[in-house]
Amino acid sequence: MKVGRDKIAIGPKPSAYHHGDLRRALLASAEMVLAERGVEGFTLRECARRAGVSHAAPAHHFGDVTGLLTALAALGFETLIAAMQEARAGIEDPTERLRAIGRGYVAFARDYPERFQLTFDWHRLNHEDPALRAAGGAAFEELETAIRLVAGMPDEPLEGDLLADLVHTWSLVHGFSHLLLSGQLDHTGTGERVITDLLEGVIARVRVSAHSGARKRSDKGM
Amino acid sequence: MKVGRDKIAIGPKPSAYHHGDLRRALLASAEMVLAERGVEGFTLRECARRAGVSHAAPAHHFGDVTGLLTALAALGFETLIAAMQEARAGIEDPTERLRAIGRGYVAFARDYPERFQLTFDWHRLNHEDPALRAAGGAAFEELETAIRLVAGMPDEPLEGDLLADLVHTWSLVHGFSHLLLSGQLDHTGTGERVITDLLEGVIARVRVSAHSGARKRSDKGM
DNA sequence: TCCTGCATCTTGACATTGGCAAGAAAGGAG
DNA sequence: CTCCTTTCTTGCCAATGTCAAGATGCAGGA
Repeated sequence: MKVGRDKIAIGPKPSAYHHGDLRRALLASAEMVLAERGVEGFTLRECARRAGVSHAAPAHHFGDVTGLLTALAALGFETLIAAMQEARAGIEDPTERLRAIGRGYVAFARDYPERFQLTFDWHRLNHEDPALRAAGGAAFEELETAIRLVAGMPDEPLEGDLLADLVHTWSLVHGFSHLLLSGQLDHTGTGERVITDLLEGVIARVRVSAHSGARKRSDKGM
Repeated sequence: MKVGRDKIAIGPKPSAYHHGDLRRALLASAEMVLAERGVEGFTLRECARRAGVSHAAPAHHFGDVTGLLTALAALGFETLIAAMQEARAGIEDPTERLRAIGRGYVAFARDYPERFQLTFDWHRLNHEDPALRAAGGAAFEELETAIRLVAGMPDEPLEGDLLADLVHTWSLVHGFSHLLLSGQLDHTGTGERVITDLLEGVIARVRVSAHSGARKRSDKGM
């Protein structure tokens, strides 16, 4: 009976001691477990099993299950960013760019529902973790840049109405993705292609905000 | 011997057999556990403990943990509906009504974050459960009615652009609530009061949809 | 009255989990 | 070679969800 680690021919390391790259191997198996069993079915011991190490090995690299999930969530943010960047690749027109980014966001939720859920979970994640915060900020900036381009002000930071438009956009694509995954949109018979149409409203609003004072018109009731 | 509801005064508990209203008692303790320990920290045995019964008692009423959580999620939908109805109570103007409902939605997420998470979870819930489907449909109808009133067509079913506006509204308030709870909106410095402002964009759009053909203008690209 | 059927609840067991403590293995520094 | 640190293993613990078997109280029929 073969006991060797035959994951992807990990390398010339028959001994499990000093694996060499156990952290990365654990993250890889953790992504598999997450995709297969979901966030609820995720267990540390299963990750260790797939990495070919003992059940207590992950503790040394990630502390506890929260540490491993937090590292996974940070990777999830990076996957989300990659999905948005891939969707907008080669598109010059700012409006088309924003539409593509929205589609990329929803596509990420559709293709990696478990990672989407984990990434935006507010339990079991260490929100003080620098890597997680950095990844979340980078995802935020991807959207912010797109809005700035639509508004025609690529350099200045967003304020006032344009900041509200950014929050509007993010809430829209995020809520749409979440409702889609939770099956609630079945009530409406709405498919995921609709996100492009929904973004039209926000795009029109960004144009209005940009043309009418932009940075100052924030005295409506905030 | 009286078998009445003595949940609060635990005192007269001579026999745990034939509790009389164990299902309701378990739901009550389950809500407490959910609120205190969150969705992850939720355990069947803790619910049974607080209800004063053995660890296997819940199985007979809810089957497994999924059954209990599904029943809880249905109650969560009803709480959400109650929050929206309470927020719009006494408001006649359709636009103000929609704003109030949006605030009620976000307030529900803020006040009952665990229930919000559970209700829209797509794991561990039996989405075929009739009670859950009915509760979700009722919450959906609360929003649909509000949109119909803003559009000025309280009787006809929503189609085309107005249906898209409904999905837009729901996605917006839901995504905003979710991002708020997950702490991602900290990047923007945006508080929860902003939801009223965000709804302005949708309201304007509903008016446009209602005035320009309403039920026919769905040939944009859907 | 007694007795039998039945729904309800308890008890006990089992496999699995996360976390901790102690020990073993590998590799480097002196 | 010896010692020390890092890395991983082994063994253990309490807790969990689920199942099987038993205990308990109620209702209905003789």
